[in-house]
Amino acid sequence: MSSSRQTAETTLSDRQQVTSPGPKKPGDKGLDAIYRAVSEAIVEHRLKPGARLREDALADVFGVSRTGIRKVLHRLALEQLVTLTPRRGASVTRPSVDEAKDVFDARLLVECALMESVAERITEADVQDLREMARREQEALRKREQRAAIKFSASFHVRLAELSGNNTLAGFVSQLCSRSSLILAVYGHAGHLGCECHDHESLVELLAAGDGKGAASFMERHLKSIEASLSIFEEPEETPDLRDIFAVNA
Amino acid sequence: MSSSRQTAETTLSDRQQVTSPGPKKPGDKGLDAIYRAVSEAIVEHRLKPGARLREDALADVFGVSRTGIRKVLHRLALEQLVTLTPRRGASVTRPSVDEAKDVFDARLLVECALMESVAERITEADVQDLREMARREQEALRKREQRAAIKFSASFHVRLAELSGNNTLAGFVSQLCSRSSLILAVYGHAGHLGCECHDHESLVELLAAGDGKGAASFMERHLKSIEASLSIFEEPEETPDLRDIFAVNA
DNA sequence: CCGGATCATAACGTATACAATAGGGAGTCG
DNA sequence: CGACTCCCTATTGTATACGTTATGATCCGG
Repeated sequence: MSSSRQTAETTLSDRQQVTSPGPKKPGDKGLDAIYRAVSEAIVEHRLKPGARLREDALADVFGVSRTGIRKVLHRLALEQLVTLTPRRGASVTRPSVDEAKDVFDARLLVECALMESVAERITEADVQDLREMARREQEALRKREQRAAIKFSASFHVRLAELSGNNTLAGFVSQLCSRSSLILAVYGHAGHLGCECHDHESLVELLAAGDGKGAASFMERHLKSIEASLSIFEEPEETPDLRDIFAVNA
Repeated sequence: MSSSRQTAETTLSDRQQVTSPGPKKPGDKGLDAIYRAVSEAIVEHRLKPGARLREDALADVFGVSRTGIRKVLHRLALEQLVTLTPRRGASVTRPSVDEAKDVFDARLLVECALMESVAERITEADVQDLREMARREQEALRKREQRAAIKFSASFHVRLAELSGNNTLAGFVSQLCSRSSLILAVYGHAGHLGCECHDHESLVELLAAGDGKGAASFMERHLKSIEASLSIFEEPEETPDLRDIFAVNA
């Protein structure tokens, strides 16, 4: 019973520091910090899909009671990052093939359509900011720091969506990017990250030039190439769970 | 001070029956029923924007403790249906002008794009189902039962999105429709409901004929006409809150 | 008579305690 | 020797209790 659980525990206890472990309880701000910590850990693949998230363990790690942990867990469940099984507890969501397809279709639809608005509204400061984010992502990739690279990549896409001015759609994109990270964790190749080439840098230049249509088509190719790089074999009726169980840390 | 609050209390206690008040607690299924009840009440405008949702009152009404109510309230807050002020409690969200614009832009983008998929995948049974929903909406409108009409209208749009086969985007549309109901409650005219004409029925026939592009453009006109019917005066820097406070039940 | 400060109350935020349930292990029977 | 059953434990679901804080009223001073 220790093998599968150990994975989650080890990954979790690997970084058991909370932002403010002080005795003060200013409000529910601390809960939001815990939410960000867990969410980031999931996006960075430090918590892999299928990892169990026991309330007691999380409460102990973050120094709060189960009450706050439950709130965070339910919020993550609403965003489809964790799956809540009625009496079994929470675990990091393992996206199905259909879910993966839905998420990428949604990203294709929303993110491409947003490019035109972004191209119209983008400022020079935004361009500088995006260039910096793309640069840091490339630097992380060069250093083989895949965790940081994944986080920067997701942040880039979210930042881009925020520049559209539509906060509602930006929120959707944020969720979709987080779920995409889960999908990459399950169906992506080990050494092959999603955005390897200099796609993001090229995208920034297109937007800086005000070429909204060009950015949209580029984003379409970009997302499709990521989706195409996934190892999605249509085998829903076989025994996919067993394959994962026998190769837990693959 | 009592005028604005009284509205919420009265509307709430107007219907204090829960789906299953039995002594049995099978799981968190009861919580989901409470969530649906509150969500439906908000969508049907029985809980108007700005109405305060006190935890104790809700707990008393539904016969559960504050714990479950808190979960429901936080879930509704995640969907932007209620607003949680740190130490002030929960209240039905009063969408701002910018939020309204974002929501309708998002609907325009997503729902129109979904029409093509729907036209390809729709079956005869789906057509019959949609026709029935549109018919019931028209019947409710004819009887001047605006609450039921609003609910049926939102259900129609959600059902349509579900037929696209993309559950992720369908979930987004569901959220957007709920928020649209809030927007209509704030910025819509009293007697003028959103989908008055036989737009939905026409839409069904276009989809039944497999005309995805036609349905998309029709949906575009449909949503734009709803948005155009709103009384959105661009006065963000004025004192919009005061105007609403002085005309609570307008 | 008006403005400000203090205090009381009411509501939320958090923690703790109790109860229910599902899963696993050991024991036993066929 | 294998499979089934029963019990035990671990973990979540729910409720209650306590602390904190913001709001509103009252009282005092100017």
